[in-house]
Amino acid sequence: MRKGDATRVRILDEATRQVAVRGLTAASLGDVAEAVGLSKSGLFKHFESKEAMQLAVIDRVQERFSDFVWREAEPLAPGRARLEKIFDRWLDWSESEWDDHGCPLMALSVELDDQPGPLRDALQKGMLRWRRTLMREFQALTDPPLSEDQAAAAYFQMKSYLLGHSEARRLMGLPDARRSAQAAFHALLDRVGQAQP
Amino acid sequence: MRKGDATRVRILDEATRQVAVRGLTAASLGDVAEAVGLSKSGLFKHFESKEAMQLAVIDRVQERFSDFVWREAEPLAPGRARLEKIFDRWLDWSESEWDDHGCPLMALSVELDDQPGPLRDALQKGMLRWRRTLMREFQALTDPPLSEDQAAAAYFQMKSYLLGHSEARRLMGLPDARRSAQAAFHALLDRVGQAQP
DNA sequence: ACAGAAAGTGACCGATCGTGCTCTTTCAGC
DNA sequence: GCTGAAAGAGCACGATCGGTCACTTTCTGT
Repeated sequence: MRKGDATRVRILDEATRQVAVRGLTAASLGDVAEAVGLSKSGLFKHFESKEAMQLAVIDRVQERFSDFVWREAEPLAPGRARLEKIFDRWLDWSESEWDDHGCPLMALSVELDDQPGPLRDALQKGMLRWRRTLMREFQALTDPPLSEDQAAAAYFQMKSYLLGHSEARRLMGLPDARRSAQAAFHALLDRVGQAQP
Repeated sequence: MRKGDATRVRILDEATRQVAVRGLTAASLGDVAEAVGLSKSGLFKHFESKEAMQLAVIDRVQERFSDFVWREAEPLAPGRARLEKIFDRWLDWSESEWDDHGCPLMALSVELDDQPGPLRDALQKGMLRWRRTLMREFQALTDPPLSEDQAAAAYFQMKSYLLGHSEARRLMGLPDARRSAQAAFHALLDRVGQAQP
């Protein structure tokens, strides 16, 4: 039962990479199986259907995201330095963690935002959870803490800059996308910090 | 030769709507043909291949975007009011112009950003052109005009808020996404205006 | 070491895809 | 109104997809 788990993870990570490139639907079971050195039918011993695999991919990539971004920033004390660390790690994740194929979560977001169902629900749930975490992080930035609305507004801008970074770098091919995003985010932190001194 | 052109446009607009929902690759010729009341082979009298149709879709949707957003703001004098109009129309376009299926250009951006070729090039070209236009718009906001870098930074944030708006509204289901985007954009205009009084 | 479960293979099915073919209908220019 | 081209229909093709089944190989717990 242990070898199966290792194979399962290999499948999921390879599937995630293909999802980042071609999309969740276009990533075919045959291609994923071949890439991990498996037959297509061998794949079905780990997932009873394609949708089951897609669901597992969504869970797995969110878990990896959390490991990559949050676990790195967690030891820092709440505050500006921790938020900067999170933002930087998020940029790293988006730029280089998936063989320069971009953040799979953003690809999933756009692909699933129009298709109700368990896949969309799973992704939305994780994203809302992550949003709550970051809102609390923003609230810990000032004394007295930011209101719910202020924290939501700060998160909205932070997430926007990350989406903008991805678009500017990947589609538009702008070389200073990362700098633009960092500059915008630092200015946001300044604004938030000044609002309640 | 005139009836053919009308059919061609009907095909493209229907194809665009399906692209916004399912994606460029997943939008099948058969479904598009059926929705327009055509046979699949009848479609091939207008486009020699699927890729040719996809290319035409990309051109057409950018043309429609320009009509919807720019033509409406053009009569206004360059300045803050015009930029606000552009932003509002862009939000309208993203929210309701495609039967609540979101902005097709954003779907295209994420789907094509990892697939080099003529489709990506066509999209990128239009997007870069639109970026130049908006950068000039920002520069006309102050006296003396903003530098190239400042205008690029302002455009980056504007585009980011629009991406953020789409994500917040469509995937996350946040009801006040539009308000968040507008608030962030107005604050951006304030900042730009204050920088050089 | 052995038995049973887990992991993996290969052949195959039905559906759907893009596309080419032949044929018919419809339209536009003289 | 006639004629040729444009517009469209119907069919069939090869490829690819997700999925099933019977079978073999490999591993794991006792």
